Amino acid sequence: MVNLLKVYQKLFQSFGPQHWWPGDSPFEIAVGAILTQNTNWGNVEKAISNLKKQNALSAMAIHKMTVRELSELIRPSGYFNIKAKRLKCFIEFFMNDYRGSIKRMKNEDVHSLRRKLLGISGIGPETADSILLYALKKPIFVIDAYTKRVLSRHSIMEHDEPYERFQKLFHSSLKEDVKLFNEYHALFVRAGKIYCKLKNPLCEKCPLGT
DNA sequence: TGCCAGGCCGGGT
DNA sequence: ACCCGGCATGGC
Repeated sequence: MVNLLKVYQKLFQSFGPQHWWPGDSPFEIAVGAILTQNTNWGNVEKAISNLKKQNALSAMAIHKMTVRELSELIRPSGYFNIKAKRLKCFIEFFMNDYRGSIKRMKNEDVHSLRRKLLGISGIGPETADSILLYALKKPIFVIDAYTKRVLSRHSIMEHDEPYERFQKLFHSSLKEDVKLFNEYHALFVRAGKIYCKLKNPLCEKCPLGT
């Protein structure tokens, strides 16, 4: 059985702090979490920049926009039609249940909130957990394609195991720590990008070794 | 130039 | 409960 804390320490020694999530406010982070689904972050930045230019990076502004208007602004992020709908669904929930207040949403019980987020069309486990960890500072570990890639390449877990099993791996062996979960996931992304380029991670460039 | 990027939904088995 | 096609832009 691998020691996941030691894996973290190796990654941190190799790459240092990653300063995640790039975003100025909890609301911006939540929007970014939806826009970045299966999409390069650079494209998401262009979309967010468009929203800012139109002074539209707020729950109320997006609430008042039509799906068509919103989709044009977020076009660079790809899948813009479907993401516009997803964003509107999230905003509607955010307005209805918390009157557009991050503080009120943050005040809700974490697991109850997670279930509610998963009930929104367009928000799956990774997006929900990204919002909980990075926007709301809740100790929830985020699993993504990079995390699965790194762990499976090292035979720590099979790639096709379900999301919840990957997540449980971390929750059951690490102390619930927002800072740790934040940095750890960001480091997986950093490492995972290198693995992709190399195809074979089992070389001296891999911080985790063979 | 084709491949890939910080997923998720809905319909079909 | 799983499987799969669809969704789309921009960078290399």
